[in-house]
Amino acid sequence: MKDKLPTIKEIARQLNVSISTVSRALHDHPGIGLRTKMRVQQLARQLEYEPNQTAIFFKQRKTFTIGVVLPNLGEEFFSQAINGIEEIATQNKYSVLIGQSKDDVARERQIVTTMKNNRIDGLIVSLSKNTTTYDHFTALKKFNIPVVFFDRVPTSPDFNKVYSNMNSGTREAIEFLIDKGHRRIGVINGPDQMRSSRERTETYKQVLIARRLKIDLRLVTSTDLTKEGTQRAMQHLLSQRPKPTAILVINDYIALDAIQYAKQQKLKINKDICFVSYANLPITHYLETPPMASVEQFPYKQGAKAAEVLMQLMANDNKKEEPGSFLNIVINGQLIVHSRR
Amino acid sequence: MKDKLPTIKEIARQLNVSISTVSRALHDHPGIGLRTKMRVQQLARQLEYEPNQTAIFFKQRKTFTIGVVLPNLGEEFFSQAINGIEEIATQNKYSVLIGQSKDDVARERQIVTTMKNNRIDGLIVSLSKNTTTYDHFTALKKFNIPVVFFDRVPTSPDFNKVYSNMNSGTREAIEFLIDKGHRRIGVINGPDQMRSSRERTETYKQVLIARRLKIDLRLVTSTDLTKEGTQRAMQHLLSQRPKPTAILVINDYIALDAIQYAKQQKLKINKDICFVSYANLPITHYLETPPMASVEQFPYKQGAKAAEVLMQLMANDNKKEEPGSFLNIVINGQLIVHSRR
DNA sequence: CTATTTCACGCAATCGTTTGCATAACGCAC
DNA sequence: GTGCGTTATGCAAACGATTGCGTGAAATAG
Repeated sequence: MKDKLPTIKEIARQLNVSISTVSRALHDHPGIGLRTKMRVQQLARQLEYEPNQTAIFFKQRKTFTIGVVLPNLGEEFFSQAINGIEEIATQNKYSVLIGQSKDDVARERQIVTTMKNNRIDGLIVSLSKNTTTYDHFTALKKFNIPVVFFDRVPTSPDFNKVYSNMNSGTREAIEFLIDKGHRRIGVINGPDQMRSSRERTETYKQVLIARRLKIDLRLVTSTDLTKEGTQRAMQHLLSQRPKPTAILVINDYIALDAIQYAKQQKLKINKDICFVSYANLPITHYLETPPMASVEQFPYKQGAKAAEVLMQLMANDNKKEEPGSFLNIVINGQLIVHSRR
Repeated sequence: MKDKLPTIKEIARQLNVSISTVSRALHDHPGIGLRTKMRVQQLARQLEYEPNQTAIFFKQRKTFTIGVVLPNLGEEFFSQAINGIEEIATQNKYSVLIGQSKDDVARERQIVTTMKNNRIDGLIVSLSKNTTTYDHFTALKKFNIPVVFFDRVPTSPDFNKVYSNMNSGTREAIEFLIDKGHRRIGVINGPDQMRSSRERTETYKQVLIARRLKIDLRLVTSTDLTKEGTQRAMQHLLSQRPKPTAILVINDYIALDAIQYAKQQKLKINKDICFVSYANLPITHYLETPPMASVEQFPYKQGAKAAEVLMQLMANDNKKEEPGSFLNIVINGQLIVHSRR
């Protein structure tokens, strides 16, 4: 019922040997006699001795802990990602410290500082929506704390990144629709500042050009991600003549709003109008009228991959990494078709 | 470009004062002259000195870190819970270390041990499905590391717990159905060992007795939570005569499977048969045929509350807590009606 | 001018563990 | 009995910060 965990010192006292002997005995050091080794190990078991990691961390300047900073655990994408991160970290005997930025830059900075002071060995980050400066991360690099970004990554090339390339998925999606006979394909993007929105538009144009279809930019619109914004976007698209027969939507949630609106307008889903979106949420299996297909972004895999990369970087900490060599890992999105009709 | 963070010692060296003076100056200790204090603080800022928490933790035997062990971050319920936990922890300047047991007891024990060795100040746990012994947790109590369980809590009364009481929600749900005119109400429980299953059955009986309705225990069945198990459960219920007109289902996901099955049997949802379930997933808003109502369990709130309780317990660590006094906090589930038809 | 208080700072121990180096005890050969 | 190589163990420093106690110098009182 004592409130102190047993220490190496306590074992030493009880056996009347020195601290260093105990330490070595527990590490199976060759220079320790068999008898002593046995006695130490037995008493250690008996006292349920466990080394005090905080002391070891402190001494070794290594905590076997990685930090993860992401916007919001409440979002399926991020909780799946951290699921993957935790899995890999555990396999490598690392612990995981988490922080949510809640898309607030000040909070993000605060978390990073705290984690730095806690001497994490490495950091995985998905940026807050509003982060535009990266000095709080470059500060870490100076102290050999490697950083890997995933999903929401900085634009600058001077960082390690893992992210999904939606281009191939977008390409697949549009070609899928064209192959189904669609000629007027609408797009609902997210806010303009999102890189993914610009890329989507770009790929859209490329594919249409490659397939020698007419590009009508009135069919490319955006939503602020609110339900109302999505309704306005749909209203805009459906007022075009001729109407689009298919719409590519930024993600499944927004697609559901869009589908709801279309239904209210008495359109038959997958007949009058088709939807393809991104994320591939598990719930789509339960929907009567799911998007026809969606582009899976593999959040678990992205998280796991980011963690693997970080493990590598941490292992290489001794070798001076050549400056200017940053990993850039792209996970291709993949079109998952839900409904062939 | 040096790879060592500045230390108090470095500041002392540069200013030619002692380490203790620097420490005190940084803490605004009264015994330090104004001049010295200013010089120290200025140099500290200039070097971007930040205290090495691992050293402080080690010395103070306090890490300002709490551990969270739960089955699976991939599940919405748990990711929302940890969202709440992280929020409260951050407010109190605590960091959060997470571990997923993946419903594996051995893994759970391993995580708890690691966290203990990392000298967490407190622990929040939602038990793995198969945990039946609690010695890995009682071990923590001996060392004054308080533990709070949430949602999946031990049966023993000797622990602090936060969990949702589904009884009132269940009562509301059944009364809601009775008020709608239903007289034959089925139940699909989870596996028998789940406490919630037994409680649900109990409340079911109580309400029916109170309302003077006949109890037919053939209408109470269970699923192993697989889709097939749920189909068997539905098959069983629908083969009863007279058929139930409403079914209470253990959670929304299972309800969706059940609804799918009912549709396949050409039953009209909310007409031939109604469903009420638990969890209140956001997706139900998008379903054409959602459960008629579901009992919200407030995972964010449960997590936040568990964290608050833990903070209190950690603050009380000095005062000997009277043995045998354990907190038992119940968060009442609440019926959310989706469809009034 | 001396005695006493106050001020400003330094010394050293401490937390638990690791690890290079020193050293005692022993055996063995000569 | 002396010398030397093993073998088994201990000593002490180090990691970074905190803190009780001691002390020199300056300031004040007498």
